[in-house]
Amino acid sequence: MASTCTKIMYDHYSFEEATAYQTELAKQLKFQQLQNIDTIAGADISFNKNSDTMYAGIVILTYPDMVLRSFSLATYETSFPYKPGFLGFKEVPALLKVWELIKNKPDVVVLDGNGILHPRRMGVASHFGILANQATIGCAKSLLYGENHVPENKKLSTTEIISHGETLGFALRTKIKCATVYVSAGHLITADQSLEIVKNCVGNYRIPEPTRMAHNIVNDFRTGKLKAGFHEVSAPLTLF
DNA sequence: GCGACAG
DNA sequence: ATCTTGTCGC
Repeated sequence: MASTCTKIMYDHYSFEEATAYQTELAKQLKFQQLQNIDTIAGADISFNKNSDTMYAGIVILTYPDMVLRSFSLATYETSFPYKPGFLGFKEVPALLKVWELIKNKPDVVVLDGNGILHPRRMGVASHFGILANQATIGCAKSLLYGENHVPENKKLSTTEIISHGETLGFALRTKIKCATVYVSAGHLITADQSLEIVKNCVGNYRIPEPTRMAHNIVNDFRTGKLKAGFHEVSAPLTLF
């Protein structure tokens, strides 16, 4: 059958309702070892200033080779505002729409934002993971929550991000002399495995390949260089 | 009350 | 996130 997913509408949720919803979703989180990872995806959103049109994209790469194999693009309308702690309400609906276009789902998805490294353990990666019933990892570019610790200035060095004595994620130095990224489990994966996987996705840039490529394609999509739909990448394209 | 605050 | 030129460092 086609989509069985009722189009979720968060636009009219108050932050109070959104908070209660996150707390409920968090009860469904599950952390387990993920086996046989052959494909990994990167998901991201782009939009024009003062516009409700979201440009969503998901790229699928081979793992751990990081070869782009396919990507899907779709737009989605939402008026939900950005507010720290509630990113999922703005981005997840759009991401679920592009997700449905993918024929062969990837083994794990890396999202641009946090997983359980969040005040209610419900960052955008965990939120998407629960609704899509998909293994996810959060990889944020700045810290939202937790005690920050700075890893030494060596590639792939890490520190734990702790909150009330509990390790919720890691700061990861993906590139020397560059700001760290923050990795945390989203859903259906463990914290340690999330870190290991993201480390394996680091190329010559600060942002790990999955989300870096996703960011590039959604921007090309927004600026009209790419069209909506599911795209297979035939030739070992080296673009991006 | 004050400061912090993913994208 | 987006808007933007030059500029400092490796």
